[in-house]
Amino acid sequence: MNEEQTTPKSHFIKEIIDADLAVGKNESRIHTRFPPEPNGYLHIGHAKSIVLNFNLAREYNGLCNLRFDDTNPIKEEEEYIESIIEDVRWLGFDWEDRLYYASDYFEKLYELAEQLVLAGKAFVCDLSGDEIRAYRGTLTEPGKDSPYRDRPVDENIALFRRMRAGEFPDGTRVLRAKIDMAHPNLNMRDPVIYRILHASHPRTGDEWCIYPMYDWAHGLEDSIEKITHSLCTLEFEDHRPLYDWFLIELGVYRPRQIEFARLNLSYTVLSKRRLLQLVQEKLVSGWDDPRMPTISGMRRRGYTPIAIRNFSERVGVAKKNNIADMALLEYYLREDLNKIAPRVMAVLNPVKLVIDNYIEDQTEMLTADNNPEDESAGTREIPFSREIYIEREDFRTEPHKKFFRLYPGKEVRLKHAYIIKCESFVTDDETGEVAEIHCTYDPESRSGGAAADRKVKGTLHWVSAPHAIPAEVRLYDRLFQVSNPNSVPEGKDFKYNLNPNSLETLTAQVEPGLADATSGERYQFLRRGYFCVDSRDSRPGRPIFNRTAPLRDSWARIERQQQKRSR
RNA sequence: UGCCGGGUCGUCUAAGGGUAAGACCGCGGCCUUUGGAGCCGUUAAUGGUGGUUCGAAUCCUCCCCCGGCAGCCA
Repeated sequence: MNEEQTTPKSHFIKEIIDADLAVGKNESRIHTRFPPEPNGYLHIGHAKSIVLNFNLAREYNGLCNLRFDDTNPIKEEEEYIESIIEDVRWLGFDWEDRLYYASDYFEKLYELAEQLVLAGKAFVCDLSGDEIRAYRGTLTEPGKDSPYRDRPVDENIALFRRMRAGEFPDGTRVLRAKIDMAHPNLNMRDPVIYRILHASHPRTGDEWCIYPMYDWAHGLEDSIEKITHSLCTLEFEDHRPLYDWFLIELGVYRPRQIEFARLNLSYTVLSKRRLLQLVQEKLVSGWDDPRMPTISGMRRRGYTPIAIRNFSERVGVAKKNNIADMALLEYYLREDLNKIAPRVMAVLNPVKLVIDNYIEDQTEMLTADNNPEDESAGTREIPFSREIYIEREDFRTEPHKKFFRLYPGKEVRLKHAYIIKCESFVTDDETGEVAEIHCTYDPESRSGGAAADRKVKGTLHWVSAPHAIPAEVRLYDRLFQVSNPNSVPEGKDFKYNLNPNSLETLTAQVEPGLADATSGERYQFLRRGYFCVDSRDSRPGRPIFNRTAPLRDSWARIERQQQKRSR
């Protein structure tokens, strides 16, 4: 794995681990786990947890398991399992032979449940779902005991076995722990630990018709795997007493649960429920839509594992609810891409430019460096000719001050080529738009040549018109137009904040070498941004590019400020 | 207001009784054959009270604000 850019910082979880180590807990082992439920695709929020768990294991010379918490067959699918495995691997982590499934432990979990029943600490309850809710009490009032709470042990065991045997329909009975219906923590009010679900499980098929609840399963999974530190998010804080209760009652190995704040990211949503909604309502093209904050979406967008890892480390680990700034993610993205992305020229909004004093039909091959940040990236040859395309926005008929690109009478450098001077331009009679720009060039000014160091203020990218190839370019922008999409006016939901301009498709003219760009390749389009060959729709000879991120644009900033001032 | 957990620059995270620090963002400058990158500089914070102390973000009091919890979801 590549070295991380940021110095690993300390945080409260490391302090807990250090303290545990200091007193010799767990024979000085450190063993963590990443325990996703396969009911959706992984997103950047999961990345934070993955990075945390795997890095902790690495830093402390320990282990980290990948474990699927597949205890609810109704929501879980094989497709999700596969995508999760792919994503964790892509992020750069290795669980070696420790890929586990909660469903592998179903038999063991069942035995332990019988043990709890036999100990008189669990009972079969015949109350309906509604009744259980009613008996539970409220946040401020205690609940009351189920009428089945004092069922004798042998009756409980018999009933529980019959539940497993499939004698009862869904929802008719549950197994519950016998704790305290007046407990101030609602999780301790005789929580359900098994429910009847005649559903086919992606891995165990129809072998089971009762399935363990999270609280029962999770701690036991951790215990079975001898996890030392079980990291989870803040909403499980209230579950810790129950986590501990089960393990203590059973007398089994007890890992330590530690809760930290989940990641939130500005300008997007990070909840599987909402992401699923975007997918199902076709507001995006799928889980891997490049606008999605899913790992697969970001991969397709052109993000790198290093960028995601560095970001995940940088946001830190604490217990405060937070919304991390998308700008920080993009900072690490650009930092990585700047180092590794080959530079190429692509004109997104082309306008034709004719160099009147250049020999007609001549093609000249020019040498261009592939990455000024990395000499080892080498050079390539690009064709130059009398007619080229430049960006429409790089030309103004009437520039305002500070515009140092092309306008009548003005000289600019064509990157890797010559200095040209604008002599005139032609407008389209119909639209009034500039149709063609006429220039002359200085033959002495070729890059690398004798008079090449002549100073001109602006440098433009370009492509030779006869050699350029057209390419579809997808300009992606943030999915939501407000920093916190969950804050909405009365009666609206988060979709109200969707950015209607999050995707703009156009046809660019790109340098010929890009014709055979292959899936997943990342480039910097000079002066425009970072782009990635789309892994789904791109075809050899007809490349499609996704904009990963625009370059930082100080010119855009100047323009914004001037507009503000003139208002 | 039953229980649990949180409040430090715009954002995220440090400082663990001794000068409130760093990163991102923003702003200004230098540099530049990418208005990119890089370099330099800079703005900006301890929720409020009262107390302990030579000294409080840190310890104590009271208050305020925010989040989570009443699935046979995880």
